[in-house]
Amino acid sequence: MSNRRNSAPMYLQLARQLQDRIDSGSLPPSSRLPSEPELSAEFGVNRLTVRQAVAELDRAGSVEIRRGIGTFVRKPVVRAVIRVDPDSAQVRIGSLPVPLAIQGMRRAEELVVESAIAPDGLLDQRVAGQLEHAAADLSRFETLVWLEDQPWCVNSYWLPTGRLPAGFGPVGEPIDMAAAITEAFGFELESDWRAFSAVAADIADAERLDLATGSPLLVREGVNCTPDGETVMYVRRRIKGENASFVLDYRGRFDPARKI
Amino acid sequence: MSNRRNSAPMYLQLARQLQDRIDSGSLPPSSRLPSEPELSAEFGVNRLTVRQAVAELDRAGSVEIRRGIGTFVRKPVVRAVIRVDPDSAQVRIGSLPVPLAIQGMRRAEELVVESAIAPDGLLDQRVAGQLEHAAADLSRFETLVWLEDQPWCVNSYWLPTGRLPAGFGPVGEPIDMAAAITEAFGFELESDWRAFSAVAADIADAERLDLATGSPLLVREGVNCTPDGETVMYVRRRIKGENASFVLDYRGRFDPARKI
DNA sequence: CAGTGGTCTAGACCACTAA
DNA sequence: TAGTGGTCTAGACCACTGC
Repeated sequence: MSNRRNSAPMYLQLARQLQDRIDSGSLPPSSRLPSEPELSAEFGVNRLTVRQAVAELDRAGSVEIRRGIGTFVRKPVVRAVIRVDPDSAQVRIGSLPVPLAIQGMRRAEELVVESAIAPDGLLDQRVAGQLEHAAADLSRFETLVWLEDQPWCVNSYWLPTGRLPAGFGPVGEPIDMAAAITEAFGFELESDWRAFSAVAADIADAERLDLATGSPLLVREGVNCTPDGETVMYVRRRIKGENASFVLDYRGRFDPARKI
Repeated sequence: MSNRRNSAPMYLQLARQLQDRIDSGSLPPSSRLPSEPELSAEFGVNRLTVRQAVAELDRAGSVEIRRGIGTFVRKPVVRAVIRVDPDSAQVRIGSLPVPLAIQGMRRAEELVVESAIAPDGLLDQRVAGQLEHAAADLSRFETLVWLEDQPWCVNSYWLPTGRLPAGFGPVGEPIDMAAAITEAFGFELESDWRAFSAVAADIADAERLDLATGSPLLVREGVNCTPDGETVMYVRRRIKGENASFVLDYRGRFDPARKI
């Protein structure tokens, strides 16, 4: 270990050294890293410095820390692939048995965890602008989608309260949001636009998804409209980042089995 | 501050309390948080515990830490919006003056930072499978795109060495990759498929993009092919997560000015 | 220069897991 | 129970910033 003084901090040097061992295969997937006291002795640094290094690898997704057991090299992630028809964007992630069944996923469930009839947050105000409604006329529903007994994504839906039946989206109960919305309107909503971005999990989302604060989330947000073109719904999904890919398949040749 | 014993750790309680102050406007955007020693005194905890709390807010993107100055509440992020034509996916981010100029961005530059004629990494092997080439026949180019004097995204391109002119993509020099590739092939490549996902920045990417390890990156990867349908290029872009959105605009009504 | 955040140490106690 | 990682303290020195 280089001796400080005008060089990178020790915890970073240590992190890079461990990452090298992983990349070179000297620490293969699923293998256990030396324990913190062992690394501390091996490199002659304090245990807290070791922890800082390991935390880097953890945040980079290189290792998985299991309390009381040890720290292990992560196996390559298997992603669920969600196809999007480039023309109509007809795909549902909330209530998604179809596209996910293809990937061998089962037992999807969407659960309403929160609802607000007249939401008044900062985000609510901006959504109201998008939908050309007063925020007071909107309802917001927060749902949590479980897949294979793991929390999978958090969704926020904004809809005009007046167009929903009383008691829509009871908190604490499972729901098929896509079906419930179609039923409420009497027809299927269409895509106006969709946007993809990546954000860091805030403290609240991290807790719901059982992730560390700051973990990467894939955000898919967008507006839906009626066949007449009236914009009536804003959706914002936050999906565990490394667990999902959205695929635009222009030639019908994308092969998930060969996916990287 | 709750007294430990069967409750959330103190640093998390502190983090949530500070986040509440931010959400409620009691700590408005651009305002400075109390210094670490001040918070340490106010809450009666060690400075390291304060640091752990502030690190949570940092990872969540709520605050920005400026060394030697203080910690400040972040202003809402302004994202560059990149439109994607749902039919052809004709958009270029590497050499992108057009779509980004719309958003008031200027001075984009793509710089080759690394190239390998016969790459032999794990990722290279898997790309080779996608392109139906032996890895030994491929070249990989790593580029860094600068926007407004900030590193913006890291790109990896895999191309068959045999179809490139000698000296293609000299390291350390700026390049217009899209134009250079079109010139090398003699025609424009088409999109086979595109996938969007979010990952945590690894140590290397984080360094190039001047980010913390684990920061969310938006990944856009995909295969390009010749007009005949021969798959010839694999591209993997990693873009600073919160600085970009990809938009699929199905009705031509997306208004970036009203973007959330 | 004083004040800020960044790194590091030594030592302590805790909660969790496996045997 | 022994070993793992998680939290916390007290104190030190450093690098960076603005005045």
